Amino acid sequence: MQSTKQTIRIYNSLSGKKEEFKPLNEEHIGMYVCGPTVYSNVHLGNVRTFMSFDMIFRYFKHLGYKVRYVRNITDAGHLENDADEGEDRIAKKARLEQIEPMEVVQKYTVDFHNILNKFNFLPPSIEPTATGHIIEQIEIVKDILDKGLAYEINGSVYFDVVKFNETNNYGKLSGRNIEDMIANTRELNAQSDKKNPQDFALWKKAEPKHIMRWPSPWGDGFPGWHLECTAMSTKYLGEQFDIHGGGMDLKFPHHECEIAQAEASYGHTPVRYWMHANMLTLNGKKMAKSTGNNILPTEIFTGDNEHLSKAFSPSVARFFMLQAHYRSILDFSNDAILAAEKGYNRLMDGIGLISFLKTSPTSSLDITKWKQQCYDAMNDDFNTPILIAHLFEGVKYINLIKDGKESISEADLEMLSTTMTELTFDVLGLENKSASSSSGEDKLGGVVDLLIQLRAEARLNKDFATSDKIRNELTELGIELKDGKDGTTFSIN
RNA sequence: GGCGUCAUGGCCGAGUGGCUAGGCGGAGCUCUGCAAAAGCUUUUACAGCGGUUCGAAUCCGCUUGACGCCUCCA
Repeated sequence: MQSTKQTIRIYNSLSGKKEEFKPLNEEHIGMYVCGPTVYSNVHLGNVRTFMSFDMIFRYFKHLGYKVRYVRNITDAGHLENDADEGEDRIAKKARLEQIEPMEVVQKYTVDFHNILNKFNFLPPSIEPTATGHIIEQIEIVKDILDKGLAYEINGSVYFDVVKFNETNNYGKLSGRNIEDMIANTRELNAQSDKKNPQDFALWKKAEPKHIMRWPSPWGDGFPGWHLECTAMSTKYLGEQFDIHGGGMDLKFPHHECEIAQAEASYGHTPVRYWMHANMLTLNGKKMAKSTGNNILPTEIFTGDNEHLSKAFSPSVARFFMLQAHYRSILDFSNDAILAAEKGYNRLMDGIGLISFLKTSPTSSLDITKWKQQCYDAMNDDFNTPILIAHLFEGVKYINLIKDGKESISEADLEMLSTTMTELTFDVLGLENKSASSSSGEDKLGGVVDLLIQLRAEARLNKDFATSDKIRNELTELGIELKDGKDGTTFSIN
C-alpha cells in the first residue's frame, strides 16, 4: 500500500473541469456506479466502463482509502422508450426465451459476474438490485409528490420537470436548458399521460399482462428507470456522496434525472464529482446491443469473431483498454489489440526479470523520481496511458541494469520492484497469465521440453540438420522456439 | 434540427503555449552455427484556412470531417 499523501485531480462532468479531489470524510470515499441492465450478455463496451471504475476503485484502495463502492444491478424491467409504449426489455427477453423474467435476470447476472471475474475485477462493496429496493423507491415517489414536484395520472407518477426547473436547474449536467428542449421536442404521442414531454416516470402503472409488478399507493406498477439509483445510492452512501460514475451515454437523461430526483427530495445536490467513462467503438461506431455492432468478451477469449484473427487473454484485453484514457473514445480493432498484446508481453517479461537483477552500492538511475512520475500520472485524472508509458520506462531500466549498462542500489531495486508490481497488478489489475495451467498444456510442455533437449544435444554435436528440422517442424505446428542466453523457451501461437 | 466531443507520425494512443510520451511496425546494432526470439539505439506528427503571441500542434475564429446525446443503452 502506498502511504504517501497524493493529491488527486478528477475531471468533474458537472463543472467540465479537473478539480482537486477532496472526499467528504477524510479517510472514506463513497462511490456509486450505474451497473448493467441484465437482459442480455455484457459486451466489451460495457466491460470498458466498469473496468475504468474498477481501476479507480483499485487506485483509491491502493492509496489507503476506505472505499465503499456501490454498483447496482438493474433487474427491474424498464420500457424500451420513455413514451408510454414499448415493451419491458426483460419481459421481452423472457417471452422470447420462454422463461420467467427473474430467470432472465438470474442468467445474465451470473454471466456478468463470470465475465468480470475473468477480467480480474474486484467485487464492489455492495451490489444492490433494483427489485430489492422497491419500498425505498416508493418512499421517494411519495416524498416528491408531497413536495409538489410530481403528479399522478392513471396509476402512474411523473416528475414535473418544468415545475422543478422553476426553482432548480434541470440540465446542468448535460449542458441543456429546458427552453431548448421544449423547442426541439417532437410531438408527444396522443396517448401519453405526461403533462410535458420532458417529464419522466417515477412510477409506471403495470398493464394486466405485465409480470414484474409491485403494489403501491397508486396501484400495481413498477418503478421508473432513474429512481433505483437515487434510492440505492442514498441508502448506502447517504444523501450526498463523493463520486458517481457511469457510461457517457447515461449522462442524459439518466443522470440528469437522478440529480433532479435527489434535489427534489432532499433539497440539495447528491453528488460531488460526476465521472463519465467514454465509449468503446467498433468500426468507429459505438458498440450497442441493439444494432449488433459489438464484440462479446467470450469472443475475445476464443477468437471466434469475424473481427478477430486470434484469441486474446482477458489480461491483454484489459491492457488494451487501459492504454487509452477512460474519457477518450477507444476504437477496437484486431491490429490495435495485436499491438497491445506484444506490449503486454514485454511488460510482463520485464517484471519477470526484476528478481534476477544484481545490486550495486549506488544507483545510476533516479528511481524515486520515476516512481513519483508514475503516481503523478494516476493523480492526474487516472491517466493510465501515461502510467503505462512510465512502466515501460521501468522495463527499459530493468533491461539496462540486467545488461550492466546501468546500476541500482538495493533500496532502489526494492522501490522499483514494489512500484512496478503494485501498479501493474494491484492498480491496473493485470495478471501474468504466461504460466499455463491446464494439464493438457503441461503435457505438451513436457513434450516440447524434450524436443528442446534433443535439439540442444544436436546443436552441441554440430548436427544442425537435425536441430533445424526440430525447430522448423515445431514452427509448422505453431510452436515457436526462442533461444536465449540461459537456454531455450517456447511459445504456442 | 438542437447540444456536445474529437481531429496527432505507417498503425494504436498520451500530452502540452517554447524542452523525449509510450506501445506496435520500420531501420541499425548486440547476441547467435544460421535464423527467430530478446535487448539496446533510432525514425517521423499534430485536419485545412485565418487570427492572438517573441513563439502555437497547444489559445481564439471559420471551414471540412467523424463521433456521441437529444428514444433503451456502459
